[in-house]
Amino acid sequence: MIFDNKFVQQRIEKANILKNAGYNPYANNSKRNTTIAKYLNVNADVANTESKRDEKRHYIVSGRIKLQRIMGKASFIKIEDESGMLQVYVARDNLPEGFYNDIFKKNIEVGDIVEVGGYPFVTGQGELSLHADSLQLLTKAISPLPEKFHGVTDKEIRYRKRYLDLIMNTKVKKTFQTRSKVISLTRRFFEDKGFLEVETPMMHPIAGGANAKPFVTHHNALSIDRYLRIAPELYLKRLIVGGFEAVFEINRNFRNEGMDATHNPEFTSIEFYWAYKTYKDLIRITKEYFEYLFDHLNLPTLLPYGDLEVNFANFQEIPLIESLTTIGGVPADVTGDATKIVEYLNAKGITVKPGLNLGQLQGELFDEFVEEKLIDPTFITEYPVEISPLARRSDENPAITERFELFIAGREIANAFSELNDPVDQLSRFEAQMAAKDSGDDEAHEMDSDFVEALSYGMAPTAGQGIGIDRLVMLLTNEHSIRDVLLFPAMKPISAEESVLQNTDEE
RNA sequence: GUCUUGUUAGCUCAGCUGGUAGAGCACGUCACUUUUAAUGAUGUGGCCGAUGGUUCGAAUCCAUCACAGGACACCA
Repeated sequence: MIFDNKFVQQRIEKANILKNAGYNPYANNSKRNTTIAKYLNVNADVANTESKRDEKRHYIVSGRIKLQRIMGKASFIKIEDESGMLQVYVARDNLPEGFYNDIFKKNIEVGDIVEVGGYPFVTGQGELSLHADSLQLLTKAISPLPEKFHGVTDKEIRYRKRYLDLIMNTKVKKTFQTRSKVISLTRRFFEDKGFLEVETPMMHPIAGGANAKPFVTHHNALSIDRYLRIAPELYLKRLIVGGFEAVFEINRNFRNEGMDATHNPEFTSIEFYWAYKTYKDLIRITKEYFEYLFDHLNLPTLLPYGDLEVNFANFQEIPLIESLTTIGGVPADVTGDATKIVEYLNAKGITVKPGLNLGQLQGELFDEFVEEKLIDPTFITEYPVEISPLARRSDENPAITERFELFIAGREIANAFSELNDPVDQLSRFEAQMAAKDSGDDEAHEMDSDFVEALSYGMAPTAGQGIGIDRLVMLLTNEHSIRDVLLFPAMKPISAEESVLQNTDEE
């Protein structure tokens, strides 16, 4: 049974004692008239008065009891609401006859949510507190809180029972407040630039727009399978064909792949598409976007990330091939020759799948020797066409695309390019992806002929970009696991779960 | 998917080369009207992740499984 723990039983018994005495342990008559942060702010002046108190003021605040120090006929408790923590002085003689001994001391405890009324005063130790003349239990907690000093540190408990993590670890609350602000600021930034926020399907007949394995679900009425989207890209571009000139979508993508410190099966990204612009414009708007975020989040441009320090005033821009030599240290005569690259990689003890083309091998070199060295924000540009199936070719050099990826602290944060809008070229790139799929690449793009048809009606020259919001938040909050920036990260069930599909089929 | 390290009271953790389970916090009882992880006294609290094996005897050794952390592989 869920409540058979003896500590829980003990607390249920306390709730029952209160009920039997006609006292509701789940009262619904809160009269709170301020928050703790406001209380502390408004009454800060009390410290400067002679008596260190102002009995003419009166406030009602509410919160969860985090600490309780009972000293006979008087007690200190610390209560916490969303805004902060407040010390409350509770003395027997300021409360109704019998309340302090019979109700407060015996049946109210750490973890319970209470409401207190009283006046501000400063204790002998100099802490602005509340001198209580009323105290009411609002919610009896029947499960005890984790240890008051160490809190809950077990990662499994923190992720599975995030509410406990939030109760016990104030830093966690901060992280998710920052996350919320990042999303809100992102929305505002693009709206202010004239972008239209849109919502495109999450259930796709073809999982397109990225190299990834999709989740499959089933539509009963139509008897067809649908894929959870791996990217919104192809729908957003259809909207550009339709005549919208600047659109964005902030929402979830789903990829059926491994989980680790930087991958969750569902993750949030923003993708935005901008007609009559190129990837050069995207570099400019991206810099502006970061400036906007740092400004509104009050972050220093020298931002610590683990052992690293990232200088957000030092955006760099370098073509991929050039970075292989200048940053990766790969000799220039190697980087343009597939055979020499394989030899070079083998000499370094790295084996690659046979049959990779030049562009793919350059990608290997980049992943191996360059990526982790990109600490300050760096736009890597001019990607080989072989690893950029949706990007527009450079007019000067058809082997490379008008594309960049933004790397910060050794990690990819954004991916952007001037979009391919030649429908015949797009068709042949899909066909190449089909060939790759046939030869065993199960992450190659699917043919999406409806999308190619959309392009056939003409898409204005367009630049598009995706930014991984989770990784961005990790960077801004100095967190090193994606689970620490997701309120409810994906976890395996503790006991074997039956297949959801089987259950619904029976209905 | 592979390797690796964990899993002991509600929480944080001890428990050595096998000999019937420990602390702190929390909780109960008592004392205490300005404390700061309040303090002092005292008591309750455990299927040692699960299942097998070795052994006279297993929290401890071995195997399998489950879950989690870390690393690698794949990716964003």
